[in-house]
Amino acid sequence: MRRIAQEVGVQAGALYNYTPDKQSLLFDLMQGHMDELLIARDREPNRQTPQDNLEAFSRFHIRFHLERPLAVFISYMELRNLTPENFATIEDLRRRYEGELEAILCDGKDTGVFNVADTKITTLAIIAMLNGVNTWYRSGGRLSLPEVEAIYWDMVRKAVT
Amino acid sequence: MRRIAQEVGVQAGALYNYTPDKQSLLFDLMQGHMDELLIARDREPNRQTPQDNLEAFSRFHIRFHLERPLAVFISYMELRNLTPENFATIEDLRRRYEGELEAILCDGKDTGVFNVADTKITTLAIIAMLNGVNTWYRSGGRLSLPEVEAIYWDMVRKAVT
DNA sequence: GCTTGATCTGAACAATCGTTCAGATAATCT
DNA sequence: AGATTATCTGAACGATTGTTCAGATCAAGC
Repeated sequence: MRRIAQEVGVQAGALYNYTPDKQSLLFDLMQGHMDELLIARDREPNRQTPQDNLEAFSRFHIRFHLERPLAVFISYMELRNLTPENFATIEDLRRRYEGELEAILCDGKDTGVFNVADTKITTLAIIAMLNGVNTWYRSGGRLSLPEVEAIYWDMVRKAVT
Repeated sequence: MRRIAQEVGVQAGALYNYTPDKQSLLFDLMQGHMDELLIARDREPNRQTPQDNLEAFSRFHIRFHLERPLAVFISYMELRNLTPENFATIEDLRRRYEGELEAILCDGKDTGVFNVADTKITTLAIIAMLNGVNTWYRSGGRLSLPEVEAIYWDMVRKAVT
């Protein structure tokens, strides 16, 4: 709390005009992040084919997460410091997001354009793979954002075909 | 330290007969984990084709990491609590492991059996995907270890073909 | 039986933590 | 101008942290 206060240019006590306690502050940050994610995802238009939807999802996921590396970092590293109730709430939001991807996979599987053994596991595998970008990508590095998107989409596409 | 001592059944001070300080204890745990990983990987025999090597790597990675979920958890979550020098040492070991996978991908790319746009990124993508297993797998769950291995290997195989 | 060495206890230390609160300060409204 | 409200300071609190250390305990070697 003192470090946050210093960053803001204020004494630690002043923070308690804005948050009842540290746990709420962390939870609000994480819930806000997940809300933004789901809202931004909702704004993505629905495409014609499962392939197009999967491509849109992959590119959206990479772009969204690369735009807010700090929020992503906190949301994954501080999960264990949430109270059980708060943890359950965040997990619920996360599962809702994963459901969006799984719906696309199910759609493609039913239509026969995707070949996935298990939609639940493929969902988690794809998201884990896409999340990996945040660990190494640096803007101004060897690859541009569109190039990264293209490479990952290519791997995702082949993995489900 | 007091919590570790309690788990061991000893007072906190007694731990300092075995480690100079907390940082060394964490570092030794993580270095031990990475050493085990590299040694176990070294014991894996070299196969005939890049495909076989990639399959062996994928299955080995899943099996090794699922066997020690706690060590894996610590090694990924506590990275930020290492001193810069210790962090650099662990990162070096991690890169050495990633190099093993990249060598397989390069081999397959040169031979023309793999189709990967960027071996470095494909390496990180595959490892990120495989690491994901640790977040959801529970022994005695819906899928057995061989089934999980098969599903992930199938996705890896297709992603590089 | 006595010594040596390793191990552990229990208390203490300084630092840091989240949080509270009385009072100062400044902005807003009447 | 005076009152009200929101905001911040600075100090303090109790709890917890990593670490140290004098002394107790105990097994091994002579």
